[in-house]
Amino acid sequence: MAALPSTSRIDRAHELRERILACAHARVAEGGFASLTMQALAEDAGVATGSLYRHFSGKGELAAEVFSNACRIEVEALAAVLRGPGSAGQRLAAGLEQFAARAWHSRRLAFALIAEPVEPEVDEQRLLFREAYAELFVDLLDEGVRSGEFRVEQVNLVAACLVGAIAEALVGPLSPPARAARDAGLPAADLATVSQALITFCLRAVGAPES
Amino acid sequence: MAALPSTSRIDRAHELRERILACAHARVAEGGFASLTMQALAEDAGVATGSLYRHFSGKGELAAEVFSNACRIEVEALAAVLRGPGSAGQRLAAGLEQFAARAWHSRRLAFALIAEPVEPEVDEQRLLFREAYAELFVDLLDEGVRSGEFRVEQVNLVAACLVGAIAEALVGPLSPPARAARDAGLPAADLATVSQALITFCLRAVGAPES
DNA sequence: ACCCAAAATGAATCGTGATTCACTTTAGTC
DNA sequence: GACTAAAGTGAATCACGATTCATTTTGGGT
Repeated sequence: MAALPSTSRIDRAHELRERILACAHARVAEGGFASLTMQALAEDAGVATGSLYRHFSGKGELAAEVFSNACRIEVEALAAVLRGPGSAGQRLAAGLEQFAARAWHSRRLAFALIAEPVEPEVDEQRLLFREAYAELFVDLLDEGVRSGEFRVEQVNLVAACLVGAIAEALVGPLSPPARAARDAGLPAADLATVSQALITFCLRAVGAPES
Repeated sequence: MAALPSTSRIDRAHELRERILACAHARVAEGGFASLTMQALAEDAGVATGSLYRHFSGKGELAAEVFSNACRIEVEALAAVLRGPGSAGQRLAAGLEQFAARAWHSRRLAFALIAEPVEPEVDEQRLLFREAYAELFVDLLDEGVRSGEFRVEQVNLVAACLVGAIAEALVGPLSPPARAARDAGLPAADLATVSQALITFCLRAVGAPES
């Protein structure tokens, strides 16, 4: 009897590929893309460095895939809220709140996705995903403008500003966590405070009527 | 007769050091820090690679000096406007306008200073200067709040948001110039448009009364 | 003119990490 | 049980740029 036809050659190849990706993701979430070396990754996954190249054409492809998988999840999460029910203003606030919460929860990963220096191949992905984020904001802004909630002229530019403000506030060098890390032991704002301030900032910036 | 006592050994050493820094600055303004290799720089300056090490302890020190020289100029220019005459709102608008104009004028350099991946030693400098920028905004925001012009709770955080928004709008991957570069041949906003939109965005974000 | 210390030189070396490839092991197939 | 193609291995190699240092050149002082 064929004991385990479940795991054919091809199945197991796919399985291993997934495991490698999972290890890579864990590594990035832990120490950023800087810590993602082929040597270390091979060790994590329990394979030889050469084996990695049987599943990925090179480090660039591997890193890009890790990046885009992680990002897709974030973009979809944000899209779900921004395209959900409620007024444009409510949705913007809800989206920001969720985004902030997720980024806060795993700052290292957020930093890796948003700001960490990476190889060109990954940077290209980053561009795509920043655009995906901006796209979401553009759609929301358009809606808000049509409904009279927002007053924005240059939708694209304002979307870029929003992304920039959010990124800097949450993971940039000026963000509360980063400051706290440096000035060791000062009153670092907590998530709720940052989240609220960010929402106020963004709502005002798009010309939404004061609550 | 001592023909040229003007250039003593020490004078010329200093002169060469300056020349190297000038070459390095030019190189960064042209192709970013990525193009600043010791080999290329030595060639530019017309000296041997080894000679560079007579004037700088290593690449880190050299790059950090290039960086902070360039940044100091920018911070001082901004400070002059933000601390100048006028209401807080007027000064913020004027500062943004000047900042945008300067960044627009030499985008490659602006990108290098604000966002380009660099060696740790330079990144440290960047941190200092981003803080210097934020500091300027913090002071202005404080003033504006005292005078009743602005309504801001978390001054530090809002300052970070401003820096982030400005950076992304002007030199980030979502900035109009960056977009134009990719979508090759689409209607890229011009400086005046971007500048105006940025000013509106920021003034609203800090709760300044509408013009 | 000669001397010597400082300055300059640039080929050789080092460090880091990705990538290769000749060889070994594994697991379906007959 | 043999056969073979795929999968795995990991030491050797490559790429890239910073850094070193033994040697040469320079120029001010005597």
